[in-house]
Amino acid sequence: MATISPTPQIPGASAEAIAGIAAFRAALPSGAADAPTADGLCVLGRPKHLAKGQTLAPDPDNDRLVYIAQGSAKLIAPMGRGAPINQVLAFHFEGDLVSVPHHNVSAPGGDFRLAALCDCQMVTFPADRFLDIAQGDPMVLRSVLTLSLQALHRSRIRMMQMGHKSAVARIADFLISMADQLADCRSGSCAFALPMTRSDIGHSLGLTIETVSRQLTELREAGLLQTEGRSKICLVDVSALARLAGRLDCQSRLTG
Amino acid sequence: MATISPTPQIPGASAEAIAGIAAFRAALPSGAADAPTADGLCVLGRPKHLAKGQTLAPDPDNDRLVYIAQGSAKLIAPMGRGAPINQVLAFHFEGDLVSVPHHNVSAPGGDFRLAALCDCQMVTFPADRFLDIAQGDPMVLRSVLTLSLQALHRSRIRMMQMGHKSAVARIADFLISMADQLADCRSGSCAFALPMTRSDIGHSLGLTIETVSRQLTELREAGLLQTEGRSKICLVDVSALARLAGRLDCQSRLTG
DNA sequence: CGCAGTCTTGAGACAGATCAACTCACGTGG
DNA sequence: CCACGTGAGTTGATCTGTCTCAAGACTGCG
Repeated sequence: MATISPTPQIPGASAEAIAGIAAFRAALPSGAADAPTADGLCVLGRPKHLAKGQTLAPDPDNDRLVYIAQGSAKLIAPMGRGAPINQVLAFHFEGDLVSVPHHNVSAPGGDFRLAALCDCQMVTFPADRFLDIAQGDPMVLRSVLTLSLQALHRSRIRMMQMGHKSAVARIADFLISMADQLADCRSGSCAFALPMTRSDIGHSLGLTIETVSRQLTELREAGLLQTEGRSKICLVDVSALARLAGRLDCQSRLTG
Repeated sequence: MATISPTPQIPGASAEAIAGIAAFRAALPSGAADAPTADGLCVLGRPKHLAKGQTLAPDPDNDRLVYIAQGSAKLIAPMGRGAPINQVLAFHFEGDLVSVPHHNVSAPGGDFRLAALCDCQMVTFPADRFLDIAQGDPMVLRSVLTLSLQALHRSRIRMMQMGHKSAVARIADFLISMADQLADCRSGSCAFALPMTRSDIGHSLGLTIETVSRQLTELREAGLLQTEGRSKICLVDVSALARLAGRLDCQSRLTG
C-alpha cells in the first residue's frame, strides 16, 4: 500500500470520494458530527471506488473497517484448494460499516475480501487507528460497538438458519431479509432488484445454484413471488414467506 | 430488575461471588484495573452461580453482557414449536464475555439463553448500563469492542463451516477448536474432557446425535482419536484433523 | 444391582448435490 | 434495429450423505 500525501487531491474520483466521506460523516452519531474526532476519522478514511465485480485489495497487515457510502457488496472467503470457491459470508448495503479482518495466510479461512456487487463507493479505515481516534469520543466508539454487536447478532441468527433449515426455508429467509434491507419491507408485498447472482445466493446459504433456482421456481409456482428478468423480484406475501422460513419442517428432527 | 443496595452482602454464595467479581476485575485491561470505571462495573455486575444444566433466567427488558468467571456454558436458542429444540449457537468458557440479547418474543429466534454445561460462576451486566459506565474509560470500551469483533469473526468462520462442510469436516473442526480452547493445543496430540453432550455437539453443528456418534467412531477407527467414557477424548494428530476440517471434499462442489 | 439416560450401531428414506443439456437475458457489434 | 455470442439461469435424471426410525449396549448414579 503506497502512502498518500494528505493533499486535497484525494485518490479516487474526486467528486465521488468527497461524497463518500460526507456520507460517512453524516452517519456518525449526531453529537459527534462536527467534533474533532469526526474530523480525525474523515482524514483517516481512504475513499475507494469499486466497479461491479471488483474486489477490495486485501491488506496483509491491518484489520480494516469499511464504510459503504453507496452501492452493495459481499464479504467473501475464498476457500478453494482446487477450484476458486467463494463462500459468501454476508451481504452489505449502503450505510453499513463492515469489519474486514486482515489477510492471514496461515489461518484456515483467514482470507476475507469485500467484493462489489455493483459500482460502489466505500471509505476504508485501518481498524486500529480508527479505534485510536474513536477513543477520543465515547459516543462514536460506542456506536461502533453497537453496530458490531448487531452484526454478531445477525451472524448468529444466520448461523442458526444455516445449521438446521431446509432449502426452501433458507431461500424464504434470504428473501425476507433482502426485502427488509433493500425495500424496507417487513410484511405485505414488495418489489425490488436483487443485486447478487444466483451463485452468490447459493454460496451465502450453502446451496448450489441449481437448488436456488429450483426453490425460486417452486415459490413462483406457489404464487408467493414473481420474477422478471434476472434480478427483478416481487414478493407477493412477505408474512407467508416468513412462516415458511420460520418453521423447520423437513429433514430437521434434531430432537434431543 | 430490583435495585440492590451496594452493601458487602452481594447476592449469591458470597465466597464464590466475590471470586467471580475479582476474576472479572482482573480481566479488565491492566491500566483500568483500579480506576473508578472498574469500580463502577464491579458494583454493577451481579454474580450468579449456575449448577450444571441450569439456565440463566432470561431478561425480557435488557440486553446483557455475561462474564464467565468459572466453568463452561452454551448459548442456546430454543426453536421448537412442537418439540423443544435447542439450537446451540456457541460454547463459551472461562474468561469469555458473552453478549446475550434480551428475550424478544416477537422476533423469530429472538430468544437466546445461556445454559451451564457444568457448575459455573458468572457475572451478569445489563449491556446498556455496562456501556454507560465503560464509556468513562475508552480502554475498557475498546477492549469490549475488540472482544465483540473477535466473536463476530469466530461466528463468521463458524458460519462458513456450517454452510458447506461435510459431517466429518464439521466434527474435525469442532474437535480442533475445542483442543484450542480447552487444552490450548494447536498441533500434535492432546487429551481433554468434552463438557458437552453429543446432543449439544450435534445441535451446534447442525447434525443429529447419530451422525456425530458415527463420525467419531470413524475417526477413532481411522486412528485419529481415542475416547474413554462419555467425555474424555484424546486427539492423536490435531494437524491431520485440521486437514480434514479444511477441505470440503464430499457433496460440496458449489463451484461458480 | 438395577434403572435412566446417553451413546452406538444398523437399515431404509429422502433432500439436496452432481452431471448434463438446454433456454434465456443482456451486452456487443454489425 | 436486429443478429449474435457469452454467461446466467432453468430443468431433468441420477447419485449420495445425512436424517430418520428402530434396536441394542454402555455409563454412571442411586
